[in-house]
Amino acid sequence: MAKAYEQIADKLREAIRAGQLAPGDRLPAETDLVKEHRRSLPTVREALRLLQDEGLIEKQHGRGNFVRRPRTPVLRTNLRHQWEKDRAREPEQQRSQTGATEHDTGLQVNDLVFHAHYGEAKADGSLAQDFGIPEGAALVERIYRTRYAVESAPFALVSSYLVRDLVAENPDLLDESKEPWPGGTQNQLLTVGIELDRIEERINARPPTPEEAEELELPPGTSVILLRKISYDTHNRAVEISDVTLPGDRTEMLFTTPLERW
Amino acid sequence: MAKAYEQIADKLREAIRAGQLAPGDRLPAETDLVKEHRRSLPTVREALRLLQDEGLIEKQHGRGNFVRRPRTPVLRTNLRHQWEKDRAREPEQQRSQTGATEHDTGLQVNDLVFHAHYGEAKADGSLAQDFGIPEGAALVERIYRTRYAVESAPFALVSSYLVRDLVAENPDLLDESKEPWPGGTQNQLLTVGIELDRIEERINARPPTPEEAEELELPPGTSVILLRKISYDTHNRAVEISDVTLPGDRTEMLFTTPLERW
DNA sequence: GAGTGGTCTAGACCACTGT
DNA sequence: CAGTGGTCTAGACCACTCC
Repeated sequence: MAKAYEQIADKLREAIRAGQLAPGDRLPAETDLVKEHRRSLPTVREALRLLQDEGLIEKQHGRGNFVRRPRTPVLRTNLRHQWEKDRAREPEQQRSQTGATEHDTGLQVNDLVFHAHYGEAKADGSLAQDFGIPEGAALVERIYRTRYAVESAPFALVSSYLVRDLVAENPDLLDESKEPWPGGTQNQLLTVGIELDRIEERINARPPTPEEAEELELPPGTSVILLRKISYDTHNRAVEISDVTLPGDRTEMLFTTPLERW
Repeated sequence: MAKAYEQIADKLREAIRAGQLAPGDRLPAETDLVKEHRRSLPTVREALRLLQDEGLIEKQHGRGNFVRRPRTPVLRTNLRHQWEKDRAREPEQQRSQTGATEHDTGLQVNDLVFHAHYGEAKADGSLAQDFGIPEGAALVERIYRTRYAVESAPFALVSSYLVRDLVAENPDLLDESKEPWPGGTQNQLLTVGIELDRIEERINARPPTPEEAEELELPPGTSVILLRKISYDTHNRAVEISDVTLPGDRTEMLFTTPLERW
């Protein structure tokens, strides 16, 4: 004997999967579902919550419950790293034309709004481990937000860390008024004589915290992808670490691994 | 004026973050929270649901609500692909010792239980596009489950597809009784003269469907990572596609991108 | 103002866990 | 059996959207 709210949810879910309720369609009003199933309102709402947690529907206060439309994804490729490295040595004129986000989204520089904030931080346990430095060592912390000009929510929340001692000889790297830096992080590192050898990226997924949901404008029923990017230089030192929080409902990541030939 | 259930959730969330409630601890009984906050039971339960959706707590019927313990992650590296390629040409004796999952988890072959099911499928729109073949073309579909011997839930749900015409000349590849195949997919492809050139992996994240939650034994408040792996051969043909569903709460993926030197 | 979803109550009864 | 969470009811009132 299945529970009442599951029966209601099953019926609606089936209608959505079968296409009887198409993306964007409004579901019957909650009070109508109450009549139709001869159940109480909280029971109907419990069923709708199930569907919301699965990302199938979206509630709009005062308007109704709607079948959710998939958002168009932003593709993030690991080819971007080589592309960024190649670009780092080009003349500034060239570098300022476009950045990695434009590379991913296919948008123009003018479509994007960029915001940066610089600060100081001390290495916590996990940063210290990944940098291979003692806990509490001084870091430069840079916080980035990039968004479409026409949308209010950013694509991603980015915290980037550099070891302060490594970059201290170029004071521009400690100055947020220099952002957006033409040529990106790899060009910044080049100014203090650092060449990158490889990039490691670690990926996790989980539901958003309330703060993340707020800032990325994530509806319930979505996930965030957590990406820690570690850049190693040619001496095998970790020289930069970025923690990136990406909305799972619009981000697609693509990694290409070349294999040696026989 | 914050909502009642948010106030209750905030207070508990704060206690968890501050460590006053440690992982594994039991929260006060729901009826006690009702008395403490002078609210009704559904309101208290609403607050607890918020925390559950954030993955912070776990409900155990008849026992209580508990602060969730993080599960130990399984690390999945893209180095596994080169490792598998190298292994594909080794003698069978060698190949049967260990597989890619053991490589990722650090476990022994005997710790793992392996299940495979073979069938036929027709290429849907997305598979046809990624294979570069017409929709409806015949594929071999292989469904895999791998789990720890001591746990009931598999690590991952895997559906692997091969173009039937490409592998028809080795009938063993159409026979599930030959699983687990020592040396894995790359060795299978070698038997029909295919060498891989590169692997592409596309990653998404979203909440689990009820079916996925059931099979992976995912509690509410977790995400799944969706991985589509496309193997290209040396003639730039897509020769194998795997769709992998991974539990977000225990899976960590690591990709290393080497960069060309200046 | 009519229609919709959002919050909340007070209480009943069921199902599971442990002693 | 006592203690706990799970399901459900019948109804009230609030807040938002759209006409």
